[in-house]
Amino acid sequence: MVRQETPVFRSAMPTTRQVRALTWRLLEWYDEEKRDLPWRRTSNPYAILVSEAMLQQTQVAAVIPYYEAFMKRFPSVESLAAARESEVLRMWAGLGYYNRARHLHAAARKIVDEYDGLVPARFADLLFLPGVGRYMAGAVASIAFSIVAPAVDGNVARVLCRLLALAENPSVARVHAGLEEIALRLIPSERPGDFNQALMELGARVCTPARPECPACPVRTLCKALKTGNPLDYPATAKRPASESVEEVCAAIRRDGRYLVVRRAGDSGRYRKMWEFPSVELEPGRDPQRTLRDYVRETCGVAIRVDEEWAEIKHQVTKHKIRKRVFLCTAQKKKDEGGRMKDERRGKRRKDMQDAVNEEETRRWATLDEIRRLPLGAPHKRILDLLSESGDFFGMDF
DNA sequence: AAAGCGGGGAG
DNA sequence: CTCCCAGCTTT
Repeated sequence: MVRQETPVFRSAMPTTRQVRALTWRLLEWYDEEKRDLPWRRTSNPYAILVSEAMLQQTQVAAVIPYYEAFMKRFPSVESLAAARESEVLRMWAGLGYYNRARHLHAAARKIVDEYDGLVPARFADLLFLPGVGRYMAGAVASIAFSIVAPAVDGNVARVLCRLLALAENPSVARVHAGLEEIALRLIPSERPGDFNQALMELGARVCTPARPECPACPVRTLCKALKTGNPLDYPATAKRPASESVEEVCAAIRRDGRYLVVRRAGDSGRYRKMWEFPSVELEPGRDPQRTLRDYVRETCGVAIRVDEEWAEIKHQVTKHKIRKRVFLCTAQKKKDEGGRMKDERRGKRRKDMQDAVNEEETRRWATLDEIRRLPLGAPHKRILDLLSESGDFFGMDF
């Protein structure tokens, strides 16, 4: 925690007396009001690491069921380290930002290899784990190991900027560093983890971005932003670049009651090593059906007939506005259809026995139930749900 | 429908 | 520093 002091907020630094009042009131409020969350019932550092990885960019309500299932499946660092990446992705599927899962998996392996299976207890060591930055290192150090370290996430940054009436943008590196310094000064040595969580809880439940409930705030009398009369002016926010429209076409290809799903490459880009219905970006002016047919033939070696445009999925991620048109397709039967059927049956028996993904596998004819158990990104999960809803109807064709 | 939020890593 | 990852809530 040794850092050069940045002069950014020196004038904003609260006095010792203010600090004491703040920590005391905040902790008292937290003891009274804190939510009963699964990861607050444990002191297991691994469980806290998992919860913090999931909570990045994701809200508590969405995390809870994933956390429970993940901890049941991987109850220890060793069990996570021993797992296949595809299994880890599968447990994460639907939570989004899948790099977090890959990093957490890599972190578990590093903890087993280099730290004897024990989550390192020092801020600097935590920082060396994949997927662990200053925020997560501070959160785990303070919550799991009672170390006085700042954990400045979006909630905490907003709370501090309002308390001290700092009209700065916390995403600017120097501003963020200044906020960490202030946070460090506020943390009481007795309960660092609870204090950090109290700041986050306040940001999540009272000092919210658009409609803060100032009258219910335990530290309102110390809040400089409230004194100005315009708490919403703090912190300053940056303008976001306009979002970009992306057109995609996607093929739901049926054959003998199964659908073709493909696994994306593992080297770069989004949704690495995850499964999807064959999908490709549609360049402006190109014919969707032809694009799809060519794409599937070239990448999967499967000849298809495009039957009908069937659904439209709208998916917004960060600055991309994706419109995905889903086409129902039929695989053209090959001449050796009989032999193929037999192969398919053999494949089915094998997969029913064990559901694991072969690391080499890049495509599969799978039933909807099988697909449900593969790691799928959010848009393809929605397509799967739509196909399942229509299952009875399409069943007529098989 | 649009805007807002937002950690960590790579380069 | 800037850009990328690939998703939810709030308004």
